[in-house]
Amino acid sequence: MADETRQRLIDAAGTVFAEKGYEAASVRDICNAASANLAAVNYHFGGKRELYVTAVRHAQCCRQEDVPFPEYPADMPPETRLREFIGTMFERMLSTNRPRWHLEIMLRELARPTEACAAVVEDYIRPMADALRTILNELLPDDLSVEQRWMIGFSTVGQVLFYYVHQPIIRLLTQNPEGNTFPLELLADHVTRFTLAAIGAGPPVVSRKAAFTAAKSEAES
Amino acid sequence: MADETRQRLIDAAGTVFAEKGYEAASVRDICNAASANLAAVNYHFGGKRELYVTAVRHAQCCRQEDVPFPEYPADMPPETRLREFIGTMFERMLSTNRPRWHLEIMLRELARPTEACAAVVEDYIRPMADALRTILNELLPDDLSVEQRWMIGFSTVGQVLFYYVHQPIIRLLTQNPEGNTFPLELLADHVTRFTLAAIGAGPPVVSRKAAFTAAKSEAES
DNA sequence: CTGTAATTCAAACGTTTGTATGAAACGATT
DNA sequence: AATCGTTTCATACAAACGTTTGAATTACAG
Repeated sequence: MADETRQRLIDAAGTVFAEKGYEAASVRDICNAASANLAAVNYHFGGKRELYVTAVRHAQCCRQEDVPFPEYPADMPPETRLREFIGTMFERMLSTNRPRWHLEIMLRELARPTEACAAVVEDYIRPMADALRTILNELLPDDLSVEQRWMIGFSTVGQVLFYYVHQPIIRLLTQNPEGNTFPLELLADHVTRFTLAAIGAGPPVVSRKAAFTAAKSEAES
Repeated sequence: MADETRQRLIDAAGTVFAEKGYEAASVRDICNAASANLAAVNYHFGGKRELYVTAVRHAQCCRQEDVPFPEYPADMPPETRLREFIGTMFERMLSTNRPRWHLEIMLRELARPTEACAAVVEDYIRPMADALRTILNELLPDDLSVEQRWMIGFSTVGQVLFYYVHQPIIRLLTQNPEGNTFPLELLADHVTRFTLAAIGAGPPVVSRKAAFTAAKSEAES
């Protein structure tokens, strides 16, 4: 029963922290949600702050099995792998079959860092960044500065993150007050093609207008 | 003296709210920062919540003069206009000559909406979105669904926002614990070229590797 | 100067916060 | 059944919170 309460507290804390943020979440709310006594937090964790860090660490550990991404067949072309990477990222962020608070609490930590941020980056984000970089490296020329590689990676995940972090903007802008604004697969396809085209590893996301012609493109190389 | 206190309160509130968030910011902190009496908040605004909304509205009004973006010469090609748009966006976000809390408090609102969010989107974000769409429409073919137009716009601003919202990640990932990780102009150039290439209005950000050839691109069109 | 309204101030209000305490309940070992 | 360590519980506590109050001060019109 002891460890069960501990776990119930972590889950409840994760939910409440993810929803309201650290300050707005009260120990009483959490204990109520966990059907635990008020004193349980201090008994099991020592205090509110420690409970928060534990919850973040727990979310990070649970999500750590997400990365490295499932192994793809060796002969899978990097373009397809990029599509899988982006699709998986979208799926993990926007799908509803996993506890939503795992990602939520981590993203809160990443946007407004506390002491738990560095651990999240090192143990969860960096492996993902490495996976993405591996894929991109197969698509990018060798004579490329590390800065450019970083920026291309950031441009890729920046697109994906936007749809999660700024869903409120999207809802209001597109006048779709509720519901999934865009289907998951559509988003993944778009971002993949957008990125591939940007690095010259695929056709543009739209058929060309007049301005830029293939001739100009040829002249560059 | 009356209105001066009011203004000092708004400024102080903006700073504190932007830094700590609504819940963590205390009325006492704000009044202290504004050199005002504790009761001043309730006297001038009626309460903490109303002060917050007032601060957001103030930030939004101050920033509203940012949009519409400065008029460009009519003969300026859309590619250059896009570069200006992105550059201006970066400048406004990462430059330090304006009070930082104006944007900070609005972005907080956009990521975690309260009652003031809709107003920010309608009065500040939507004009920007319109400006961007106008530019993009000149670069995009006419037979394009509204969804695709939205997604292309989101892919563009998503890249820009990433560098602001997720600066902590960037710092930790690139091991640049302090300072501007990337020069402003470099970022603007990158995002512009990335976007233009993605929609087929410019060359790829890197010289092509082997995989995707111009011949394949020709076959598409 | 006088009187009136607007503003500031110190103090206190009632809640809610995170945390601490000691007794009660439980589980396992002897 | 008795004991001991662990966990739960109701309760209490001091601190901080947003808000209120009424007197003191200022600003300004007559």
